[in-house]
Amino acid sequence: MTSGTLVPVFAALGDETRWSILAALGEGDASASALAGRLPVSRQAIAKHLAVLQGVGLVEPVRVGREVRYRVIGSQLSATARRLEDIGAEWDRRLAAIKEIAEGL
Amino acid sequence: MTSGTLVPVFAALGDETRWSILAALGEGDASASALAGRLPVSRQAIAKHLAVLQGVGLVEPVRVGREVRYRVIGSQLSATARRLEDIGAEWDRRLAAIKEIAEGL
DNA sequence: CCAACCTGCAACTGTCGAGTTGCACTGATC
DNA sequence: GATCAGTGCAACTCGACAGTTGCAGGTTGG
Repeated sequence: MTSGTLVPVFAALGDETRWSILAALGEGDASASALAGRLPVSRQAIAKHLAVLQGVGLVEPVRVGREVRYRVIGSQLSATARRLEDIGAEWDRRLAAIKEIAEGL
Repeated sequence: MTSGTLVPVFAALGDETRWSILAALGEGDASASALAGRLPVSRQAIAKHLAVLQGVGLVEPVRVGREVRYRVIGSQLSATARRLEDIGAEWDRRLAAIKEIAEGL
């Protein structure tokens, strides 16, 4: 899903800090404040990144008492990978066809 | 290849205009000037985008007489997709493990 | 040789996004 | 109920990047 919006996902993944956040979340759900303790950026910066990640469906908020923990959605990553693979395959196919035409077949 | 630099590839793919360029190149190799005729941006803007795409190995320059045509490298796209898929799978695996721990197994 | 075309470099503008600080609000704890 | 930790909102700075225009350098064709 999030089908019409592939590019924003890549834009979200095109930032080192967000990968750091994803990596940190990979070791277990965590709140923005908790992440701020581990990463060299402020809590608000992380909150913004989490909003972006949530916007493209890579992350999901979970309320636990008064804090909001975030969880990585691995399936979204896999889905994006699959779609990218499809595009790559389509490209190879089309380029092969063009090459044949160019060679006069 | 281009192994240590996954993030810049995503950053490059996080731009609509660059996808337009890639799509246009998908119909056959073309020069920056030729692309400028098809897309609603100036030739220099396209030249910069092509430089970015070349920098991350998604595109390859080919000199034809006095012009420089660019060609899409589909394999780079596929390779990126595969690495993303690996990461997604790794994530799913780790998250499953964490879930088991959290459930007291 | 001259003209036309394509490329490349440089300077400039404008916008978007990353990051910061400060403050107000809410919920849990004693 | 007062306090404290956590979140959320808003304004601000700053740097990177998309896009533009202008001009210089090369290469091909007449």
